[in-house]
Amino acid sequence: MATPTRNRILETTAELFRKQGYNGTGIKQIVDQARTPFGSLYHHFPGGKTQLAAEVVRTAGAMYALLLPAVFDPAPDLATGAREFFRLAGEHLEESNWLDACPIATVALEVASVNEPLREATQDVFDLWIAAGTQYLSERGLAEPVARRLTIGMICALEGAFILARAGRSLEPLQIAGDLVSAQFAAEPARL
Amino acid sequence: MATPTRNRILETTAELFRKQGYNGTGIKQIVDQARTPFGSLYHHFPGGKTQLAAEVVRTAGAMYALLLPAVFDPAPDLATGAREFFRLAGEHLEESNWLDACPIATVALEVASVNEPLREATQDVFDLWIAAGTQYLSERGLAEPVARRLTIGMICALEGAFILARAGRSLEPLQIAGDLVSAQFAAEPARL
DNA sequence: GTCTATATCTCGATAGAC
DNA sequence: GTCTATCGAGATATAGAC
Repeated sequence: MATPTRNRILETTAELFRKQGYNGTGIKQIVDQARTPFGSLYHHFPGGKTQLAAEVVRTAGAMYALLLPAVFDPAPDLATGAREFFRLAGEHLEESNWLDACPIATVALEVASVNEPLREATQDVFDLWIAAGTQYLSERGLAEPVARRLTIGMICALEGAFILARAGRSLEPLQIAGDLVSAQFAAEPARL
Repeated sequence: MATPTRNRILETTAELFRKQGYNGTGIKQIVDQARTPFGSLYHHFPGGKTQLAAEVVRTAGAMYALLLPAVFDPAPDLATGAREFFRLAGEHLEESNWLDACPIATVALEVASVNEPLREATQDVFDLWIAAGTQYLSERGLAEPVARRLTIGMICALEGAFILARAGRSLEPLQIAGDLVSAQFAAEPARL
């Protein structure tokens, strides 16, 4: 069930995960920032921190899957859409004081080798993004294997650029990665 | 000073950071795995966990900076070197049971917005890698601005591919990212 | 320099009143 | 469903014997 309290816990946790990851975020900090009594968290998430984290990863992942079509739709061609995607990501990152990058990357690296249920949640999100991107680019005229390659390449370049940008407080990695991906799109002939 | 005990602590901590990051690694776990008494850690690192982490980040970063020339030197051309770089990274990652990817990426994301001294340490490492890669590629015949662009693009693609590969237990992201970067190298004409 | 014991704090989680 | 009090275990860090 989606009560207001439950949603507030999910949103607050997602925000804290983007900023400081899974291990860096305590249950106490979550309930404090969500202005929620302690017991409510365990009422809504009986599985504790692991269940809460898995739900946060999946819901945040589903939200962010909508960004690709939202940015690419108005673009005249895919190369322009790709460049715009990285530009907007950088703009948002800088405005958030180098805080708001990928909702699941930090968690994904933290848990990949030590928490199997959470690792699967992050894998499912990446698979969702790849499937959604592949379908979208296919519908815009790319052959399906090419669409898949470009989607994965774009996600890799974006995730890596986020790391360097946050560490160095600089937009340069996002600009360069955006150019690199955009060039790949420009080099692929549309099927239509 | 570089005593054996001190080095063992540094190496063990680096290993644990690659596997589970900064917040996921406890002091107790470090001294247990390094077979070192508890007090020795605070004798060699009076600044505690933060000082130890900063030293681990910088020394591991300096070690990994040597990998690029080691892989690119035997390659007949830069595009081949880039492809080989990603191939070897993937081979090592899979052999380590999806554990051994980037020595500082997890830490970099964890601390970027919450621990300024450590954030600066990760920034310094990325800057070192960029400077070393730019110089190497310049010496192999690329114009310096091009060398810098390609170095940053390669690091971004590699870091992002590591995230997807570890989360999905798959080499596909590394293969695709390697192809993408290699194509960029092939597209740049050497200056010599 | 090495090692043990321990202080202090915060963690995730539970119990139970309301 | 909401909220408080508290548990036991773990964390980082310190004190001091050797």
